[in-house]
Formats: sequence, structure tokens, C-alpha cells
Amino acid sequence: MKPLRSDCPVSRSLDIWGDKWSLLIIRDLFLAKQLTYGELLKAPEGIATNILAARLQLLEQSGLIEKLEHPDSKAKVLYKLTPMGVDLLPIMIEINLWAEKYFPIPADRKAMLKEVKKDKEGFIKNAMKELKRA
Amino acid sequence: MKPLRSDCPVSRSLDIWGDKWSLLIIRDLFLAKQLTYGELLKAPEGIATNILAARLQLLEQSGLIEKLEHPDSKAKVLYKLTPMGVDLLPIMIEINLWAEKYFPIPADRKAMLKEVKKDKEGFIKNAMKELKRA
DNA sequence: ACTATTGCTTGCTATTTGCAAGTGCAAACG
DNA sequence: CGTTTGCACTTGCAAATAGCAAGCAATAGT
Repeated sequence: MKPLRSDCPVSRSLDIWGDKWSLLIIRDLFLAKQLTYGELLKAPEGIATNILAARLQLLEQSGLIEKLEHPDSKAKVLYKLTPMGVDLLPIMIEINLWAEKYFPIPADRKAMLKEVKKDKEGFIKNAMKELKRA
Repeated sequence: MKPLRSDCPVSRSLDIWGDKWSLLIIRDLFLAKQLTYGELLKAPEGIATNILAARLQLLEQSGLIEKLEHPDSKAKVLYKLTPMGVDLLPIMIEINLWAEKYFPIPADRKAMLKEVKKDKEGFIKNAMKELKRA
């Protein structure tokens, strides 16, 4: 396993998902609720297949995501967020809000953030309930 | 410069501070308001001096931090967050809250989070005002 | 003048990343 | 059935990055 750098909560968090790819995987799982390996590969940022495999394993070990059987085929694997992973939603939202303030962002995401700003707490609570149910 | 991976706000954000060290530097600047290079080096996670120099330069280029003259000595340099950097506070808070839910965290940080939970919006607004003033 | 401190830079090695190709299994097709 | 296709990974290797240790220029202190 990886050595803990310190017991600071920020450090602990970064030890798990503090790399260039993990939060993008998590973002995609927030947006789609569940995805196959192949679908995750297609993310616009272009993650390499070996890196994706490594990150998925690490995120699973850390308890943020879990594998699920695909209803249509044994050849496919579904990935989804665990409750612990879903709890990252507030962080994800705040990242989006920060970036929106300083960079141009896609229209569909902007629309979502408009909803968020109407009632942040409500939006998050609702989205989390949805994600934990599925 | 670094190539943009996509125009997703999460991706844009990670392109700037999505590595193992940047958010720790930013954390220290939140806690101390301003720090010298040497003080940043002393962080418990033990960042290497060349990496710290590289990250500080990148964060400065990105507009998250700025250099400041030290009032006592020309040999020293003070680093502090810009308004854009201060605006990361909500993200930082949510990271702390997430980690607190799943890991044991130091008592002093726990005390701070207790304040946060009493009135999150108020706490953030206040802290940000403090940081932007200094 | 000389010694220490501060903020870096440089050289080198170890680890990680990323590309391209390959493997094994399950499903679809003839 | 036998063969091909699709999917989820592995593997091998080159390139980039991280990290350690040492060095260096500009203050500051004595």
C-alpha cells in the first residue's frame, strides 16, 4: 500500500484521489451514475488504458467505487460510486463553481450550476439521494 | 505551458492544482495567511525543495498565489493567496469535511470543523474576508 | 571580513506515466 | 461448433516526472 504522508485530512484525501485522473473518473460516475470500463476510457481527456485500470483498482481498494455485474453481459463490468464516493459530491460541486468563476465552461455544465446556485444544499441532497439509490 | 486536457471545469481545475502537492501548499497558506519558502518546506508531508519551487512557480503563473516582500528582510520571500486562490476555500472546507467523515483527524482541525458546521456559509464568508484583507 | 541563513538551482537516480501491442474470456455470427 | 468480434484488462518499453543530495548567489548577522 501507499504510505500516509500525514494525518491532515487534506493530505489523507489527496493520498487517495489527489492525482490527475481520479477526480475525472469520479466526475464521469457522478454524471452517468454507472459506466463500463470502455465508457470510462472514452472520456474526452483521453486516459490511457493501463492508467485507468490502475486508478480503478486504487479507487476500489479505497472504497470510493465498486464493481457491479452488467445486466446484459458477463463480458462487461459496471463501475459505480459507493456511498463514500457519493459523499465527494460537495467537493465536486465546489470545484465546478470555482472553475466557472475563472474559466469559460461548457453550456450544459453551466446550466447545471445554475440549478445548484438556486439551492445548493437542496441540489446536493437530492443528487446524493439519487446516486445512493441507483 | 501545459496543454489543456478538456474544457470541463473539473479538468481545468486539475490542470492547475491537481497534483499531490499544490493543495497542501494552499492549505498551509489558508492556515497561516502568509509563509516564507522555508516555512512551506517545513510542512509535515516533507516536500522536496525543487518540487516546492516548481509548484510555487506554477501556482503563481496560474494566478493562485503571489510573492510579497518580507517586511524584515530582503532575503526572505512571502507567499500568499491571491483572491483567486482564496476562492478555493469552499473546496478546501469540503475536503476537510469529507475526510473527517471517513478518517480520524487531528483535534485542532476537528475544532475548526465544528465551527464550520455551526454556520458553514458564515464561516467561509468571514474567513475569506480575512484572507483577502491581509 | 567572515559565517550563517534564505531561496532557490543543478545533477543524478528512481518511480510514474503514457503509448502500443498483446492476452483471455464472453458473446455474436456463419 | 468454429471463427470472428468486442470487452476488460496486461505487458513491454520509452518518455516524463518526482525526489534526493549537493551546490550557489544574495542577503543578514557578528
